[in-house]
Amino acid sequence: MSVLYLQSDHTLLLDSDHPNAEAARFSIAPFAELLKTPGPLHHYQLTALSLWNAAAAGLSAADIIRTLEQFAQDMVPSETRALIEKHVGNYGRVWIEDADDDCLALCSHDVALLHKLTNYPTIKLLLNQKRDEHTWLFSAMYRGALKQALLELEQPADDRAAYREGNALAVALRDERVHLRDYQREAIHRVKQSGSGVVVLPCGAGKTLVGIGMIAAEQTNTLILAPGITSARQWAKELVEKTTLRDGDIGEYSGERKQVRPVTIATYQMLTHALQSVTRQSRTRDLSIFALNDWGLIIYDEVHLLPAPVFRLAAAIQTTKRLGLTATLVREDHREGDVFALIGPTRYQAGWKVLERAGWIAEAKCHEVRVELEHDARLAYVQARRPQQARIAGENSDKLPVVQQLVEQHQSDRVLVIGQYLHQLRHIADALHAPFIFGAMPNDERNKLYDQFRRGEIRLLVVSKVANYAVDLPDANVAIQVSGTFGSRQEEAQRLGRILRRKSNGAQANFYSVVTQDTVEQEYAARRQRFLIEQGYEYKIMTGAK
DNA sequence: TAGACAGGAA
DNA sequence: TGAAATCCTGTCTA
Repeated sequence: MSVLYLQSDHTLLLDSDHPNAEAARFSIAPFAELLKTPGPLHHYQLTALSLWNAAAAGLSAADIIRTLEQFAQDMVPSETRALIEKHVGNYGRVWIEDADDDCLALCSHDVALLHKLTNYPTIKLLLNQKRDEHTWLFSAMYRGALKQALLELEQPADDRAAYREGNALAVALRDERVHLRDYQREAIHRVKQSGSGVVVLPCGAGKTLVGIGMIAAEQTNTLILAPGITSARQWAKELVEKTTLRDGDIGEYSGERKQVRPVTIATYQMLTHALQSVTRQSRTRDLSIFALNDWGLIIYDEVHLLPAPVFRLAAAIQTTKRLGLTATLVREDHREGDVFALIGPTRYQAGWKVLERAGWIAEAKCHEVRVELEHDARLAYVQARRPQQARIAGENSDKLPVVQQLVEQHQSDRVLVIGQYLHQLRHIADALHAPFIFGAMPNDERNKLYDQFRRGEIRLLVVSKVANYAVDLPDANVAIQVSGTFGSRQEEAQRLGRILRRKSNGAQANFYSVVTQDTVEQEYAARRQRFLIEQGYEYKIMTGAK
């Protein structure tokens, strides 16, 4: 019995019960994406993007085929072999390099291919003139747009053009306080080598430190783009703590403050807003955040949240070195290709389970608790349409006793109950006599509760979707999810991340996802779990006792 | 001048 | 899919 089966439709079936499952999963992760997990056989798919990332990381088609054959103990079907060779071969078949003045060159050894590509209207539009049969010149300002257009045609370019040096900045890590872990060092090294790219690390594994290390490695003025203001302040705090930079060197560019300093942290919102108000007078001020300083490095924090309009900005600033940080590169809006083209390929990715075994993040057990839908609700359920069905299943009141039981089981733990619907959460909070935190609650009130939780005076908090964004939410070691967004892998990963920070006593973390049996919710739950299963987490199925 | 709050956007 | 959370701007009050 082998651990991997190769289908002629390029699907890979991985037997998760096989003793070799973990090794196989680890080996195929760099080039295959988990599609679904209907049972013990996990379906993986080879996608163009996953293969390009592998190619950018230096894997050859032969490497990939060898890995597949090793685990499948069988030949790779010829169609699959062709697919792998095609996509891996496509990466870098055309590349971008420096030409003269403000021009860059699009190059290829493959004359016929270059001819074909340069005749596509979307490409032709961006090009300037033909220098020779291997080289076309184009204006540097189209560097990003050209890469996007090439990616659309499944011919991602290897961008070898040089980056600008920004203003120099003397900055060092405070060695007495900071010790970079091996994987952080390696991630920084790889991005520095290529000048741009994405680093994928689990929550709690120290992504911010990778960013800070990168600034110290580049010694240049840096613009950090953060998804929200809390996250922006978190960056500022850590920069002061961990580097030789002082308060006055760090600026915040948000709705509240418009500071531009050697290291500046701006919110995504600020940039999107600047883009939309092009007609307004404030335009010059806002848009020039990039011009106000000679940035040598741009860090995109939580690159999976990058709003669509910011991609347009990102396309325009391709000469600046850049680092994307995220825990899950998956976007449910299918813009992974833009991240690849405009921020860069994934340069470093650490498996969650690998870090867990090394002791860098807490050991976590995942459970899916299935609850029945009582008769009346079931009637309403079958009559409802899809969106309402999800809500009925999500708000199933029989989840309450299950939650109560779980909370009782974890008397000595710090527990977060996380959910989507405010009514349901308020009800649960009342029944458990626990404080309930949601969007409308003022910040100082939230902080008070967070502090009490941190100090151990409260051991149970019920939180709404604020938990998805709030960086200042304290760590817990048990999370109970009672409802969630339609199949969002990203959200599931984020929520598990809440309990992954390494515990001083090495305590185990528990994640419970409470779902209503035989409803769309169970289906959504399965989709949500894909990313984490890909990372090697197993969901133990339990049945909620009535 | 700072904070609170409403309204808009995506 | 719809619900909920975010941040930004502008206006009002003290």
